[in-house]
Amino acid sequence: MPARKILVTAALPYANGPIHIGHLVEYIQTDIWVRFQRLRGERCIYICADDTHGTAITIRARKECRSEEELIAQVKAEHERDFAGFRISFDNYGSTNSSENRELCGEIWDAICRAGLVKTENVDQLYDTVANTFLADRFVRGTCPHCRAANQPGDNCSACGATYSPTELIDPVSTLSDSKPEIRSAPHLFIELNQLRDFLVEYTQQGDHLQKEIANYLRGHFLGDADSPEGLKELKSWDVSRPAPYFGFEIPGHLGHYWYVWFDAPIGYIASTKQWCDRHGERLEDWWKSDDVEIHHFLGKDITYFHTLFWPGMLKTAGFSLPRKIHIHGFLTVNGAKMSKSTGTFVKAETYLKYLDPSALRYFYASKLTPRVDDLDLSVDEFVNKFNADIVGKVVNLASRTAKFVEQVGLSKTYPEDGGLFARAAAVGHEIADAYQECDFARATRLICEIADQVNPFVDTEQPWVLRKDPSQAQRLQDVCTIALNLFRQLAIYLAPILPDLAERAGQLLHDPIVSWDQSQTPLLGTPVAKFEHMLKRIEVKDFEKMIEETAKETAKEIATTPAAGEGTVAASLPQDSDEALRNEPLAAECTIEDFAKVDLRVARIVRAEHVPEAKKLLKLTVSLGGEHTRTVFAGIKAAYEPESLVGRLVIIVANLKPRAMKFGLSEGMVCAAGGGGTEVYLLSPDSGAVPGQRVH
RNA sequence: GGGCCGGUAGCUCAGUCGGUUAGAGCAGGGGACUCAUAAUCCCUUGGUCGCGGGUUCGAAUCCUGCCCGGCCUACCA
Repeated sequence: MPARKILVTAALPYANGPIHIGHLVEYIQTDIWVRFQRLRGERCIYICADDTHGTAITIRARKECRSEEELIAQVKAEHERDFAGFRISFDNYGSTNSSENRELCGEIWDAICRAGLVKTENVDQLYDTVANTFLADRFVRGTCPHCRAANQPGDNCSACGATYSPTELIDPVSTLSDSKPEIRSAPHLFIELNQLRDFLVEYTQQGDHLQKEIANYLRGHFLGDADSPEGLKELKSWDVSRPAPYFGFEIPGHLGHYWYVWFDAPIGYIASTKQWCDRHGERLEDWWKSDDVEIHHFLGKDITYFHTLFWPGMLKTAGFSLPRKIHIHGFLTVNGAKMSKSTGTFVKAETYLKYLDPSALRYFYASKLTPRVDDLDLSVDEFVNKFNADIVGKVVNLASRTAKFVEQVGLSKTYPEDGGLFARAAAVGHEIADAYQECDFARATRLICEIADQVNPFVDTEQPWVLRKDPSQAQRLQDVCTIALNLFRQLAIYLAPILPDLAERAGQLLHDPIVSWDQSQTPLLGTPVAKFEHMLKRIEVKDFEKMIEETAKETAKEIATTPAAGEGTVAASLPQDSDEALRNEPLAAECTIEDFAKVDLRVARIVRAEHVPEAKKLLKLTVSLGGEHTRTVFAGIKAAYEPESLVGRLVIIVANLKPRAMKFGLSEGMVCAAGGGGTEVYLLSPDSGAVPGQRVH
């Protein structure tokens, strides 16, 4: 059977910030799939690039007093370094700011124009006359036109939930220059997506180009359903141009107008392929306009919309091949919570590599990834434990405990009787391959571990360390080790897409490089065995903790200088905080600094905490303001805190609150906490360094 | 409010086109071994399969109602 031709892309990371462990879910997932295809003998190329255009890049470059080109060149170098550190095996890593991309954008644009999909409309937008730029929604703040809440973002109000256009804001202020922007009208170019409606319905709803939940989502939210009460929906036209100044490509024939970053970003997939083709003497048409090629996109759920509607529409119109499959994954959470800068879980790739082995993260992600769109949680204990137990303890241990017994003699010449061990594991290979093929890496790792779980007992039963002491058992010793090492090699092959480093070392140990999946089906015989050296080290919780600590420090420093998040094309950049809390409890009426000064907030230490037998919600706290100054405070936090966990910690109390006689005694203050009540109570604490008695200003 | 996914041992999950006493890994307990990276092996504790109702000879598995969690949406793209 001739090899399949497969072109794989991962979403383009935005050139506005470093790669972090959230990004890596995607690049690792994709890399595993790509390496699997290559191991199977398919022709598979892995294409990516930096996404470099848009306002956010300009703003950061200005802030750092350098050109956009200089900024994106530096970020690209960093991205490539980080990806290499995690063994991401791109065949080409390009940039959307390339001549190839400009040319392809032009080609696709022409086709879209010829198809009669483009129209022009005037759009009112806020313009910052100081910074000399139009303002994207997130660079404007002002008063909500509906509820009059102050300091709201440009597109929707966090207090009342209303949505509006930035031009409706009362007293808008540019966050770039703090000046008052003016409304300017400019023509924008729109693509009438609705003309492609029939095609998009067919593409997204027929066949298996999309995961089922994604197809449902598109039907429910954009395409509509003839059978549903709401009926069919009309697709909105897409605003694809931005007036100058804008960092991007100027649209031919429209002086002063640029393609919106999301127009040229996916075309970057093709442009990056073009670079690869030029380097390898291939024709781009053979990869992007050929029915022989399977195109697979991997991306995060946040950019579903662009890749499943606009992008197929663009490709279709311009006569390019459509993606065979769009694989969409969820986000990363750490210890059950969204990644956060303040708690140090927003770990950069670079920081991770200082403390931990990339193999561990590759394996952990693999063990959690399924074909579904679910989020993936990285819990420290599970992460450390899984890698150590499965990979170091079970798989690598097989080589570690047998290789040295055959260092002198090598592997047996014929494969010994092993009770069917090798043959059974070879048969499972088909199932493992299916799992990889379907992106069910969790299933693949489970199957692999099941094999490993059978081999260590075999070694224990055969006791090579006993055989070694009896010269007459030399042949049996060599046979036992030959079996164990062959099973080890088989596992290393099955794991090779996930753990390329391990596969490489396994190849070196047995003097037979791992290059093909088929090698797992035949035992290796008669080769010398190299001196065994550690292939992977166990990882330690304390290293993980150090990494978190460093991340927390880094981000504390950065916060002052970090520009706002960009129009990124990657998953999981900043945590997307819901505005639910604000909606549940809208902001209070404005107060003056004098009003605030009436409230005396103090740092206090809880010195005693006890249950009040008859109280349903209250705990009785004794807090110290330093010296002999203690207070008794009844706090409604019983459902959320155990008294023992409170003793010793610092809290913030309202120290001048009029004492209140309660059923159980006098309460001489109030402990500050956030949350909606019940079990949702979060006590406030000062940063370390604060001492009891200090006032909060 | 709507949509999607999920709720199975302390934890992470498998099992679900209905069929014998519900499984694995990790963690816990006991023992063994000493070749191995405090690794490995054996034995073992542990579950009313979210809750209620229905279909059936038989339901973790099908239907239905409810509860809980996550994500996405809320007339934006």
